[in-house]
Amino acid sequence: MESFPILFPTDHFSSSSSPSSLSSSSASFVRYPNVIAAHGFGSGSLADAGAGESKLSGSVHGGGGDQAPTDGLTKKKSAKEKKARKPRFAFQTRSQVDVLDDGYRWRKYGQKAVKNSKFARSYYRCTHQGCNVKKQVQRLSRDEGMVVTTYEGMHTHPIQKQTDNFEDILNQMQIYANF
DNA sequence: CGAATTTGACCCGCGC
DNA sequence: GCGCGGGTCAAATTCG
Repeated sequence: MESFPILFPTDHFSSSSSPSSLSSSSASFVRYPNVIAAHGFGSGSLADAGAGESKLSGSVHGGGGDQAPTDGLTKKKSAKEKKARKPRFAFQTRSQVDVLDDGYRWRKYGQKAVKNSKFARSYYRCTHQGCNVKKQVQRLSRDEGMVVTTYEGMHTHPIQKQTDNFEDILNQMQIYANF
């Protein structure tokens, strides 16, 4: 049922203006008023500007997993060994599709319903080995067309897919999240 | 056939 | 101390 034949090119950010010059533009994020980026972690204060409804606050405790210690695989290290400063990015974009294709391959590993929203939040994970980047998408109950994508972690490998100019945006994102 | 996706169950941290 | 919420994983299923 989630089969959406829509292949969003890059009109997500451009709410208006930027008719075609958007392609291959090295503009920064600040250029998009509809997109808000929040970096940081621990506080968990997500920028809910605009909607101010979703309660995304709380701890980022990822201890939930590790229920199958079948092997001594390298697990439970982040948030335990050291205060792994995991950069968290929250993007609020206006699009009809939840999954914004940034060029990476994501595998959905969970879906939970939000209390303040009749929709559910989707959890994605980078399929790349060694790349434990997580991404979660949450739709605002108020605005169905509003989607909040939260990125956790950074990719350590080149993009597999070639996205029009999204690559540039991703590049900018990494720079912004640089710690 | 392989990979990706789905749903349910389980666990952890915090609140009361 | 118990309950709630949130988050993750695992197995089964489906799609390509």
